[in-house]
Amino acid sequence: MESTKLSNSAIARLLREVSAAYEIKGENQFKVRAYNTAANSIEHATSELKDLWEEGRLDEIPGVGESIASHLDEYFRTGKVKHFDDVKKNLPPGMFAFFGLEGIGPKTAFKLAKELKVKDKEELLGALAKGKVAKLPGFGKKSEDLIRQALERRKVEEGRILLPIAFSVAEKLIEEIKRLPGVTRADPLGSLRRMVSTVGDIDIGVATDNPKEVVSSFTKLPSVSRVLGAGEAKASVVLKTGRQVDIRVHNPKSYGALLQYFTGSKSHNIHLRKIANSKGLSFSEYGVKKYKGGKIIGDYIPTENEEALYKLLDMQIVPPELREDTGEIEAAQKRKIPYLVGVDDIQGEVHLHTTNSDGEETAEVMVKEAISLGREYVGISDHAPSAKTRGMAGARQEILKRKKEVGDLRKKYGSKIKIFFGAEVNVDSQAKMALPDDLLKLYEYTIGSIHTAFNQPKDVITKRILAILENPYVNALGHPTGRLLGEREAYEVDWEKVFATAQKEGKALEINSYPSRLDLPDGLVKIAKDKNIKFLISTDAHRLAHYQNLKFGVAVARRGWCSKEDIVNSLKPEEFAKVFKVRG
DNA sequence: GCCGTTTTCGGCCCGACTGTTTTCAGTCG
Repeated sequence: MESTKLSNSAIARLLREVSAAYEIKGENQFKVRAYNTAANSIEHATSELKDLWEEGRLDEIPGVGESIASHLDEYFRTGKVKHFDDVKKNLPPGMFAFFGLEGIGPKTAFKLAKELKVKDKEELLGALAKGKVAKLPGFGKKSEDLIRQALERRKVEEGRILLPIAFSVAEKLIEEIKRLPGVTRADPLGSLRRMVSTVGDIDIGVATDNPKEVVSSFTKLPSVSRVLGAGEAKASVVLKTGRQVDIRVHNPKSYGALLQYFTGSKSHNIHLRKIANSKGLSFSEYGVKKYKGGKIIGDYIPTENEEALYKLLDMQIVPPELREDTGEIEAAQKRKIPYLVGVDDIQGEVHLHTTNSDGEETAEVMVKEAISLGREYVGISDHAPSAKTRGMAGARQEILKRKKEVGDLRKKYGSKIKIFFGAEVNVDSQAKMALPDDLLKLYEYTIGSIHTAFNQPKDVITKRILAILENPYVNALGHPTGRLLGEREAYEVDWEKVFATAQKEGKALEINSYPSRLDLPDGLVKIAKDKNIKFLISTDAHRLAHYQNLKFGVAVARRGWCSKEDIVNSLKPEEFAKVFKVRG
């Protein structure tokens, strides 16, 4: 069975299909919902479901109970689930080809597949072209267009947007929105505000007493190319860059409710609403009302900001990055939300490249930029020269040359910034470090990384990572999962072993801030943090602009519940050198 | 089908928008 069928998103999809099948068959709506809840929960889980299954921990996923767990067990053992096949048996198979596209839910997918007898997207496009869809009862010209668009959009725009891209699009647009007359606040919403590594949609919340005027002037902004829809409460537009953006508009008195609601996550909100109900309150995106005997009564209780809203529930405000219903609500009730690390806590960084390897700037330019950014220390960590291509003597010579260069920079800039001399060192496919120990120890520190042979089996990759962590001259593990968002899956690793070894050896794990990496991912950060492992937040900068990515690495740490105590480079230079075991 | 500070039964978040209707169904977030 290929591994793609076993990914969390593939399993989530499977459960959604079962949910859809149940819905068509008129099954109990709560059962329909239960399958959807389980699917959402699995999609957002921080561990691979297959790993949890191997460890007998499927029931730790909220929404997965005895029944679904036993179905999943069958799926992992045999590659299919007889009960699921039975449920889907009498339904037109074509419906699952369209189901889940934007605007096409279970009922629509079923009607299209059954009435038009189409089996795949191509046949549906054909039926659309012949005007067959518009003639179906309950369908018209508009729905025909929507379905065609949904089919075509999926073709061009597969997948999600990298966080830093969504962030910059939203940042610029929010500036424009804030300048519109009548706007008192504007904020990112959804996965963007929670700083999830990839973002589905760019949503922005806007506070104003004049929703109509604001929506109207928003749709006329110069950066807007097309208006998809606009009402009193929201508007959807396509920007000239091709990005879709939705805004949600609301009055300032209950803006906190809107902000909270659309920041999500969905599971965080559902949990919060249950607590609200138990306290005689009812939440919606429009505000908070009293709730008694199943009835909502009275006027909205003012919630201008989120603090007010969480206070009504007798809990601490939860930072957006933690709102995933993974324990933050219970922590907030006990006033135990940690003080999360911030960008300003980062004192220096030691994963940087220069023209000595694949960077675009000289070490001097990189150092000067770090000074102007207020960093207290930097470490130059070019890819180590290869002993294979240069020979031992050649590699040694190159290392010493670079070392002297750093020494010269110290003389020049040492009063303004502390400079460390390091390297990023590969481990080869045979789990051997690219340089022997007597060359590694010429560096003051090294970061060990995997840069080749990503497709090896789990036990081999794990062995290579352990070789990195167990080497006395390696100080940190670089971009631990090797994932490239939207390009390459993470390699398979036995994290239990890796974390145990990192802990035993006192080695830091990198949180790489590079937009397509964001690696270690937040879910694994949280697990490692609970084992008292320290992290090194790096930009892995190859050019000056990359220094700006630091905030995204910090966001990953925040989503992993890290305080500044968990981040080794939040320490002052001397303390950092001690804890990171920099060799003098 | 899931779940538990109303715990093994009896509940399960809530409202807008769209397109099609003429009072609502489906979908989305």
